[in-house]
Amino acid sequence: MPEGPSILLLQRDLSYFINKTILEAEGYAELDYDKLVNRKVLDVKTWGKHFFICLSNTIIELHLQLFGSYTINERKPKINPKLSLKFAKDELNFYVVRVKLIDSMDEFDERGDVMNTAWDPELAKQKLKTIPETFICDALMDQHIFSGVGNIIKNEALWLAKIHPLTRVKDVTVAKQNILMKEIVKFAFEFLQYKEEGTVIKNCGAYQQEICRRCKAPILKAEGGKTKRKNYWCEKEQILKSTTETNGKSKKSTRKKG
DNA sequence: ACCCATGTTCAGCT
DNA sequence: TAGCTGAACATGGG
Repeated sequence: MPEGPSILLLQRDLSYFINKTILEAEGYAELDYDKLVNRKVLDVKTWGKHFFICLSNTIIELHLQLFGSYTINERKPKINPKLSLKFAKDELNFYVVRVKLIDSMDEFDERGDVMNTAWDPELAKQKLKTIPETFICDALMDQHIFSGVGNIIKNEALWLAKIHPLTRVKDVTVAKQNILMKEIVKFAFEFLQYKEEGTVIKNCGAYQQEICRRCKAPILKAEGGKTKRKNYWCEKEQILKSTTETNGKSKKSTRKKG
């Protein structure tokens, strides 16, 4: 479910509840449910993969993690909702989410959200300057820099910009960075459309692909970087180059065979 | 039936 | 002490 685009769809679905009043709140989340009852939904917002239901006295912050889902006016047959909100005519259920009540959204800088109109690529580039040794694949997954980017957008943006995932940030030229910034946002919004059509993977050029959509060369796949998420890259078009060959960490890596 | 996956936090170790 | 690793959460699709 949950990269930034999916959360925008969630927002769209839940905007239906704006101005409706919560009459009952329950679930197995450890929350002060009393704070939610008889409160009107003032707004629903997103920040990257985070989702917020704003009430007059508190804000419900939700994160779908990997398996999170929600239903409107229906129940999943096998699992209990972590949070269930009942309105006069409607019911909203969240499953396997992380949820907490917060007082303010101040810590969520909308300039860092790649799908927000306030998204500021220059700010992201400044942040990149502070982490020259980091692999670009890790930097893209850093929610403080590219809030909303997940493993699919990461891989596709790198493929679109023709950057090897294990390139150090310092080795990504400014020109390449600019291309990357554009591709991230462009693909994120395309993702939104594909998500609605259920064709995300089909429309990927590298992620979970066998061959490169552009040049038909093999797509390579490996866990990479600090985050150990899977990288997919084109053997021909995304060549690893570095300006320096420092870094003596030639740890032969723990390879698992199964 | 098994493996894998659009994510993140945290305990425990070096 | 900072950094890394694996576990934990717990569902669903191929």
